[in-house]
Amino acid sequence: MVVTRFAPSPTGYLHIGGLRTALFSYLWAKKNKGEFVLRIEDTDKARNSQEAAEAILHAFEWLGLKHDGEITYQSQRGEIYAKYIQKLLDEDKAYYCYMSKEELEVLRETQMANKERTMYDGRYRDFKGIPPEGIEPVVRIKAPKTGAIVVKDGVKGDVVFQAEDILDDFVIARADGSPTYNFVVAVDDALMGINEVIRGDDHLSNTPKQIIVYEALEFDVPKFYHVPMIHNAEGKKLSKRDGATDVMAYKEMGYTPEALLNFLVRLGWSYGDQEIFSMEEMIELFNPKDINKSASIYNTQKLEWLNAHYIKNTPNAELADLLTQYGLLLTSHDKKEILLDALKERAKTLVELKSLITEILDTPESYDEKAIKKAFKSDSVEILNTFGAKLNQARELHLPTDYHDVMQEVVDAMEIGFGKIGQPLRVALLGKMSGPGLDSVMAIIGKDETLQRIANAIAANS
RNA sequence: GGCCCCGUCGUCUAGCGGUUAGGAUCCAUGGUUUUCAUCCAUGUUACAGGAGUUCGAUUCUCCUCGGGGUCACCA
Repeated sequence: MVVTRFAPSPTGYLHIGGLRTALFSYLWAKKNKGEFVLRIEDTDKARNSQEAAEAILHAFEWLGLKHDGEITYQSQRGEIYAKYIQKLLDEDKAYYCYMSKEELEVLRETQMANKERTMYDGRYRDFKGIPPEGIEPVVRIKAPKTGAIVVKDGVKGDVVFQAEDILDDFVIARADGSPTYNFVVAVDDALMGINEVIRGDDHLSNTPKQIIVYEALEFDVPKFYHVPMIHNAEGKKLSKRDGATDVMAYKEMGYTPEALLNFLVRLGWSYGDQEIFSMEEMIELFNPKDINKSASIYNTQKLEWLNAHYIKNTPNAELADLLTQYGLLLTSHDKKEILLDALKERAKTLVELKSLITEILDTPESYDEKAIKKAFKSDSVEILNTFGAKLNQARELHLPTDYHDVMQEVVDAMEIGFGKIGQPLRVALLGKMSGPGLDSVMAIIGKDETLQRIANAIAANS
């Protein structure tokens, strides 16, 4: 069974880079009828917060990504790590190092002065003497000094590292006994049964160290997929400074989960020429072997297009429901079908859809000057008055076609073009030159409001 | 700086030795629409550079250049 995981450290909100690797992991697990588990890497007490962990969970909830099983919190697994550190100590695969931070600093500086690689020199590797007093030791793992460590990566291919280039006896437990990152990921991934690790390629350089831990503990090394970074417009790694990278900010901006997920799945991954993917299709079609090797720059134009696409194709009842999350109560509006049909093809975001709706529902308080100049001609008042009179005579006015028929009558009776009535009427109803079909607008606001807006416009502009 | 990864239209990408280098987005133009948007059609734009290998390289190899990542008692 394929078991994948998402393992954020709760130092802030969930950003889109993290979300994409989470999505990839989720899809791959679901495709294989496996499990997608969550682990919160909260061992750094100084930087982590409960709120951040909750924010991440909240984002997952909005997007509909469900994890399997219980959430693992590293902060609660101290005993497990201690046990495995002790095991390595007992087996002489790790040792106490009594070097002080000051000594380490001196070592580093001399190495830098000599233009050497900065690394621990292994001075306590085979230490058998009496430990210096007043020093709380760290635990270091005995890493190989030579030889190649090969990361068999499903995206990048085999990546070969030479031990002498990159390794030293790195710390696996700090002076206070707490374990370090490269040790705990390996232990947790192994113990949690994770056999396919999909993560950002910023972790690629760490992987040899984790492989050393896996091997020392005689755990099976999982399959790795290191997915390229998502870069910002400047081509740099996404950081908190890059504005709206918080996943929940996309909700506030009026993006739908479907659009965001569809956008992210196509960043670094593709399936031929297909652009639109439902969740079912993503699960069916996703395979990490098809992930790109190169980083992608994140650009929201396509997201907007996708979001517009999804809004257009969402049933009205569902849209009305979504809109309530943006403070627009439409569920009881008797013309909401006409309203949404007329407007959902014009909005790129739900926020935009909301404002398009209120623009129609609210009586205009002012009129665009250019529109008045262009649309309100000398005969406009007469035409509008004629139209108003016809409307008054009409009995049943419900659908857009009912209003259209009345407009048609006026056009025929006065022997004018459609634009002669359409333009001034549009300004009267909406205060500007653009907008949805007038018959729909009138059907939505009703006869009385239509007459009122015509009267307002005539009073204000004649 | 050491090590590692990457390099096709502005952006997201297809390509897996022989293609008029395809699609999407963006942009422009035309059509539809009383308007705007949608929609439809058309168009502009790319293989970083240089050596090889080969009958033939976007595709394979090497070098250069460019970009990114990583080098902690952070994760």
